[in-house]
Amino acid sequence: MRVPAVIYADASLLRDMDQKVYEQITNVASLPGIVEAAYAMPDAHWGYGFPIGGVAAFDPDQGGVVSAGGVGFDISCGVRTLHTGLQLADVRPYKQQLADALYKAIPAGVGSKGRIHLNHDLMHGMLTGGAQWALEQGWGEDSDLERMEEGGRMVGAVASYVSPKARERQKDEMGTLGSGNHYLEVQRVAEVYDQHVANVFGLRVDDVVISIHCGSRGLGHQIGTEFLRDMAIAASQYRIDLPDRELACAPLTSPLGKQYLGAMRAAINCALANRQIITHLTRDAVKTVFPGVHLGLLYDVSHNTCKLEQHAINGQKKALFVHRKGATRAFGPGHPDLPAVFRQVGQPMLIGGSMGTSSYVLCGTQESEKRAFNSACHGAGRAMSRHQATKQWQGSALVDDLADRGIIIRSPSLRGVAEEAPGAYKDVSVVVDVADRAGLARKVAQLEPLICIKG
DNA sequence: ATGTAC
Repeated sequence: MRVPAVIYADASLLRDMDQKVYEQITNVASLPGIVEAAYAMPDAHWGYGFPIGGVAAFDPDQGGVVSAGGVGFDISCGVRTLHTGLQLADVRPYKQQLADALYKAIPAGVGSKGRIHLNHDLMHGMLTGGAQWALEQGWGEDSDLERMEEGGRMVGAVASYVSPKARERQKDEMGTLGSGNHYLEVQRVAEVYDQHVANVFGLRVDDVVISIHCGSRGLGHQIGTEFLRDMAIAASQYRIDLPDRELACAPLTSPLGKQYLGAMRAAINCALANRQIITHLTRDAVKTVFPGVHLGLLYDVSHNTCKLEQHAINGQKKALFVHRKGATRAFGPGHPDLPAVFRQVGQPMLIGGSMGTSSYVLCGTQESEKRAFNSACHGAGRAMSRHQATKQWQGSALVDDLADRGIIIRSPSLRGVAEEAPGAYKDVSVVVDVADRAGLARKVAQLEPLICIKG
């Protein structure tokens, strides 16, 4: 190991944590050019190479690397939350109607396709323009952009590094949710922990919000697949001794490293555009039930990225490439990259729970910088495999149980629902409490699900 | 996460 490995957890999370997390975070700590420490967030679980819930920063001047497995297959998977201006009492009588409208409007499930088809020029615009491009196409409002990381457009995206196959897989998938843990949820604010910050974020108890969790679909997956292969082949050429083949990586200064960064940034734009188009579809769908309602964006976060950021190392600012795989950026108050509306209080962080359980809104703190390069958890984190979950739960029974609790589930796949059983996840409340107590982030509000459109 | 295998 070149640096220590640090796991943020309490006794209960540590006891249940997959032993693979210890092994994987230790392996990450041995990669070339890693700085300070390799970190595992409280929701960490076994992933490909890096644990999901892993954070690691690399210095390009010390032989630092970029790893496709350190970002994950679903590049720039993330969450955005929209205000509705509605209260629980407004929505309650129309829940079925709203669920129907949303399920009809937003394609969900494995291989889901949308009504948008990208030709070569549109694909290029999307890969380089992100949510800004989506706005230019008419899918959104100007005011949306400042409420996204990178202002809705990741600079440094290089469309020519995105393969024809990756483009082919994506051309009919814009504005679709996908499968797995992706969802669109109508939620109510159940509790506020920090009144001042909640006011700035526009959240009051019983306000209804809509959260969208999805990523870069087939495109990100294809880019991840191709570069993992190429990085594994190139590792010996770069004389990198890998403790695990899945940690395939390339020096940040190498041609392959730069190609991956260019393609990954294009995938970040794809995810931003995708969530933007789904936002537009959501606005239209909600209007069919609540004609006068306007959905304003609270914020959009990515939790699978590698970003170039300035961080203090031994009192000196350094430009580092921070991998966050299943980890949410947590910029604190005063950070220059935050829009004016959040600069006093810190970045909103949207933490999706498991199906049928709470989600949380957190915010970045000054302390976050000293803990894990301004990072915290991204969700509940799996506690068992998908296969194990399907053996233990039936999708139809879960849908019925949740309906009894007033939560409407709409999904094209009952097996998908079983894989996402709440019991297959850690307790998200424990995860965010640990994040709060460890100083990774601060709790702002708790959200409870009313309707879940599940991929 | 994923055209759940190429």
